[in-house]
This record gives sequence, structure tokens and C-alpha cells, in this order.
Amino acid sequence: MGRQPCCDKAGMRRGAWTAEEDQKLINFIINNGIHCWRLVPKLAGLMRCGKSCRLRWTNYLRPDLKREAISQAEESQIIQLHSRLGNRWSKIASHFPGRTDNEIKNHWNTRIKKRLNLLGLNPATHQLINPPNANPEMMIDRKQKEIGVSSEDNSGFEHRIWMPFESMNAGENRLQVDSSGGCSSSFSAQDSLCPSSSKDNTFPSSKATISLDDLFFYGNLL
DNA sequence: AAGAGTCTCAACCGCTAGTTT
DNA sequence: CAAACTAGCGGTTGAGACTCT
Repeated sequence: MGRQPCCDKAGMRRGAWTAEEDQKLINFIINNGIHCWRLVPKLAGLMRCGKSCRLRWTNYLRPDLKREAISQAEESQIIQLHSRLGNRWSKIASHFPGRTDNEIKNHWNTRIKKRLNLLGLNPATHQLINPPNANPEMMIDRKQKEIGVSSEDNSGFEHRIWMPFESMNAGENRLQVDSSGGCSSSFSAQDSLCPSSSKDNTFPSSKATISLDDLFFYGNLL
């Protein structure tokens, strides 16, 4: 013989919470703390199941929740964590005080995933969808001031950057890009999108490695 | 102005691991 | 030990907001 069910589903309210329900739940938790979600709706006078109360509190009513939009820095960190942890949203959310797993999951599904697709990357694996040179036509327009080129590259011209990807190591979150699509020897340069040695308007003059975060940033310009 | 299409995100569903009886 | 539960997780949905034509 097991325990009693958490609630009688018949007669339970569903759907959006009203301000009155929110206030009842807040008042109850402030006064009593959280001990057993099964008992919360009954003791708080709510016609909701305990599961619904828990979700409403953790995802929306908790006083320590951040209300502002997810920043660029947070987004970059989410991408890095996702490449290591996959869809383990609660693990990812634990790195962001004041953010919920639901919020991060929503942000991933509605924004990040879409942009990774646009970049020719599989959001699940962070790998190119059809390497090598999966997306040779992908092109990013840039203006010098938007990207912050090195002092040597101060032509001020608008650049067109062709980024045929050769390969990617998801573990290191780094991509190899090649201005010509060729696959010859590579060198590593964190700032290679704006090669300091290059004074002409072609990019890059030789193969370079950029971080996924950088690539993602450039993707925002699309 | 309005209807259609798209996006966002709160809430629900179903599942699992761990707990209780 | 088995059955039935709880809490928590990730996937999915759908109402409302927003944008486009």
C-alpha cells in the first residue's frame, strides 16, 4: 500500500494564474515556508494541484528571480554549457542565479536554436549540419565599427566575409574558417576575424580559428 | 484598419529516480 | 520487497502579444 495521491484532479483549476491566486501562494510560502507541495494548495486555500503550485512558485513567483532579459554574456555561457551538458536545463540553470530551467529552455528553443540553425550548426550537437564546407554561401556583412577591427585594419570599408566552414571541435567551442574554402594548414588566432597583419579588404587572408561565441556574435548581424 | 502569420513564454504533460508505506 | 507516492526534469502546447502585408 502506497501513499495518498497528491490531489484530487477533479475540481482543480488549470490555466493561467490570477493575481489573487498568486497572492495566496506568496503569502502562504512567506508565512510557512515550503515543506510539502502536496499540502500547499489545501493549506493556502487554492484549487490547484501541488505540482502546479510548485511550478508557479519556482518559475514565476520566487522573489530571487531575475526579471530582466537574458544578456549577451549569459547567452554565450548558455551555449558553452549546452555544448558540454546537452539539454540538461536544470544543470545549466544552476550556473545562473535567478534564472529558471524553464526560462533558459524557452530562450534556447525560441532564440538560440534558431540562430544556430541559421549558422548551419546542429543545435543538438553544435556540429556543422553537413561538414565539410556545409554552408559555403553563408555571408556576413560587417562594418568596421561594428566589429572592432584592429588598429592596422582601419580602412573603414565595408567588408564582406565569406565563411565556408571546414570543421569544428565542439569540445573546445572553436571553429575553423577559411576565406577560400580550402583546407590547408591552419593557425590559431583568437582575433583572427580582424587579422592585424591584413591591410587589404579581404578576410581572412589565410585560414584562421575563431571561437563559437565570436561566430555566434557575427551571426547576430545577419 | 484588420486579418494572417509568427513569436514568446507560462503552464501542462509524461516520465524517472528516489522515498514512503 | 512491491506498490504507490513525491519532487523534479525535459518536451510540448497554446493563448496572447507582436509583426507583417
